[in-house]
Amino acid sequence: MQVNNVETLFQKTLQDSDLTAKQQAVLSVSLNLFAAQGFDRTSTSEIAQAAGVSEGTVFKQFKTKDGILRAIIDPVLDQVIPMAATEFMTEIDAAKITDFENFLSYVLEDRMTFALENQQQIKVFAQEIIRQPSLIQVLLNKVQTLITSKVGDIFRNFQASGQLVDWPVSQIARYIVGTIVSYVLPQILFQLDTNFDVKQASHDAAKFLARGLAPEK
Amino acid sequence: MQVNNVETLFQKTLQDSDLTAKQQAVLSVSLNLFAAQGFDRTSTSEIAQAAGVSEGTVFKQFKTKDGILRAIIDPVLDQVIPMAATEFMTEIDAAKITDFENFLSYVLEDRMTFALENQQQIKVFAQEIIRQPSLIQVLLNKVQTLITSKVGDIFRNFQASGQLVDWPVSQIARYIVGTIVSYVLPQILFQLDTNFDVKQASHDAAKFLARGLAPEK
Amino acid sequence: MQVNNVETLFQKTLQDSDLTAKQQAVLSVSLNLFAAQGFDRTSTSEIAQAAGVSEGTVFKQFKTKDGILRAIIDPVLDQVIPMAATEFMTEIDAAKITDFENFLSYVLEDRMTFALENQQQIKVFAQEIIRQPSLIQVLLNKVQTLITSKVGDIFRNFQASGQLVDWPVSQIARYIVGTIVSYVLPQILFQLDTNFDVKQASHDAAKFLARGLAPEK
Amino acid sequence: MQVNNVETLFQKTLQDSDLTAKQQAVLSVSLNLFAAQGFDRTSTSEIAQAAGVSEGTVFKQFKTKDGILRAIIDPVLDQVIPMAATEFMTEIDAAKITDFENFLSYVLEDRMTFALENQQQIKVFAQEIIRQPSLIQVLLNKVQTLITSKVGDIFRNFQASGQLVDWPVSQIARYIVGTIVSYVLPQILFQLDTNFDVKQASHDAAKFLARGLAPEK
DNA sequence: AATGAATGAGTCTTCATTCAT
DNA sequence: TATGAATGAAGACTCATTCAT
Repeated sequence: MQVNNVETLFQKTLQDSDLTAKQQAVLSVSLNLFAAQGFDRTSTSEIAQAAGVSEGTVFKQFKTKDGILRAIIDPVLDQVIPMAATEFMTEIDAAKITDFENFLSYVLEDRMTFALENQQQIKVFAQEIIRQPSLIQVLLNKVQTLITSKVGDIFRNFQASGQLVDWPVSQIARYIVGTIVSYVLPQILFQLDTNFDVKQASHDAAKFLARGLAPEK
Repeated sequence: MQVNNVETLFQKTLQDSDLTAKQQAVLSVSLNLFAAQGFDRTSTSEIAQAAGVSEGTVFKQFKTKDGILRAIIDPVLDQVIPMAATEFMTEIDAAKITDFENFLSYVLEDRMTFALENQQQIKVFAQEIIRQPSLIQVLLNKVQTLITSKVGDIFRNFQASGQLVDWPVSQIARYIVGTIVSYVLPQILFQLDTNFDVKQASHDAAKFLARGLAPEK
Repeated sequence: MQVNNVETLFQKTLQDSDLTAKQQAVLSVSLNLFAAQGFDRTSTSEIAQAAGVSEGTVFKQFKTKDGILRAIIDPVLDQVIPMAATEFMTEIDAAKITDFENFLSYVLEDRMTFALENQQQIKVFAQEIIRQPSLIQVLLNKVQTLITSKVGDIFRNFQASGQLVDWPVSQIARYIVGTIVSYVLPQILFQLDTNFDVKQASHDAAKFLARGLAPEK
Repeated sequence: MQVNNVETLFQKTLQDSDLTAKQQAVLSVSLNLFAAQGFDRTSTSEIAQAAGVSEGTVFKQFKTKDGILRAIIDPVLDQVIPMAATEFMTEIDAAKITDFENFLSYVLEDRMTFALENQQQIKVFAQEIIRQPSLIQVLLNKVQTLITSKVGDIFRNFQASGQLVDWPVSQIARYIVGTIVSYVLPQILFQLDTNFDVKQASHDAAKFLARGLAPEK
């Protein structure tokens, strides 16, 4: 079972861009600082110093401090998410998993890994959402059309095969996402377990969800 | 079934304090501004203006901008949370609910209501946690001793009566909390449904949880 | 030989005034704080707190912060100095000291004691002079007319009796004052010797001055 | 007889530093303003305006208002004083003055000139000492080791040649310094004589001191 | 492209002063 | 007379941004 490695995706974004080494340093350092201490608590001079460049250089490429933030978030929105989503859906299709609990286990592990490997970007993203809730709409819009029909189909398949309760898609998705979040969020915010067992966790959670979402007798 | 009304608790905190009307206005306005646009994005002059007082007045009582934040958060930590927890536990005891799904339904409605009624404070609290994750430890320490044993007892009772699966307390709690969050967080961050049906939601969620947490056959 | 005790003079000033106990506390505390940390570095709220009165009370009597300063300095200018000068001159007259070195010894001890006993007021005064050099003119004008003729007479007597060199009064006075200052200033600024022997010092200094100011052979 | 010209030393400090023209203007203007109206009475916006720079520029280099003060005082402590002391001692050695009164005359003129040419810095320094008396200890520690032995040797030579009374070095030094101060301090605080005759003054003072410090018959 | 000195609007904070009680 | 809450002008300092080199 192959799992998305999105750690590479940020670096891939860096490499794909025609940014100089210094500009990449600026972006990379900004990601870490924004994640660690928040956008507002990070000054551009701090970024310059940490990146080992002059203050002018920080603005040469990204124009404004907000430009840096967008340079971090936009790829997530524009490329990472859709790409991941497509990849993800394709993989699911390819896997042709017919057992619902196995399906869940696969999905949970994949998404937990994704989240844990992109902690920094997610943290920055989360902070930004608090400030600008409309972001989540943008995100949803991008993923929704892509996923909805697909997910709907998948759910309907499992419902047809008598493995999934006949609730609205949104409700079922809510419980699944909520369960993922309940594992991942604490890990991201505070490093509780440094060696968090994704496999075990996704297995446990899949079992719980499969039963909670089983059709009523 | 009586539900905690904690909207009153912030105002009660205000009234209990010997703050003047203007100081209360400062605190009240700060709560809203911090929740709406974040601590760092709210200037003290903005607070002063919104509260209809001079900028000096803001600092007369609270000394620093951080002092205002503490004046909002500390009561939550020191009084509201423990008090709510105690009340909550007492009510559960009094209710003597023997059916697990009914128990869940009760708990979910109570906590969802609590969260929704204190959106502002929770939002400020959440933002502060991102900045200072140690806060959650403080919170947990305060609630833990109070709840742990009690919750453990309750879970063990349901396990003894064959209504609850034999998983670790922390895991069971994780799924319950995760489910609550999956309903409440979107509501708090973005006002999706202005008329969110707590009763329906807690009923649905209770059914889902009760089945997911039922003992294995 | 009786020496001026001007420590009492400040308190006498306090008592002579029809200030309430609280107002006296304000003045007294201000003197100490101004001397210790400077006028500009002392806030009126600090004074209020140290005096154990409300902030309003500080202004009730003295109107402004500068008013407090004047209430400390003016008496020195208006009463203490002239009074001391008069007393001093009278004493000198009464003492009828014919030996120049004895005269110097007497004068030095008297003035050193005066200075040491009024360290606080002198320190405040000194600080204020830096800020407002015209003050020294005011002081000089007040003392000059009073002293000049008298001192001139005395010096001329000692010159006539062949004990004092025939230099201008201002020059002779300069050396005497300079010598006093060389002993007293270090004591006031930094408490070098906590037990400074005024008697010994004035005796030594008198010997030095008497010889330095002896007529040329 | 060549006399230290220390007016140049502040400017030399400026030139030695790699400060931009604007930063030098800030320092130069600050020196004058601090001297004229005191550190606490000088606002950073006032400095910026007088230096013809923005307020940000003032802080870019010196970080804090206190940083400006240190940039003015530290060179005096770290370089000017020791350098001057060394130069001074070397000159004295080179001069090989055997007559005590001539020696005093030389020393007095040199030091008076030094003081008068650095009025501003001395005034700032003096104000700072009132606020932070420990500064004088720092100063003394720096000069002491350098001078003590040397001065002690010189005094002992004059004592051996029967031109200097057998008093403790500290006492002799006190009278000399006191006499210098009696001439210089009034000049610095209030510009009494704009055309003050250093040569005449040092000559007069040397005569006075030489006699006052002559050995007892 | 990179630098870093310079900018100035904006931020938090202090403080002398006032005034209703 | 005394209080202390309230004021608002002014202060030190920060920081995103610009521009000449």
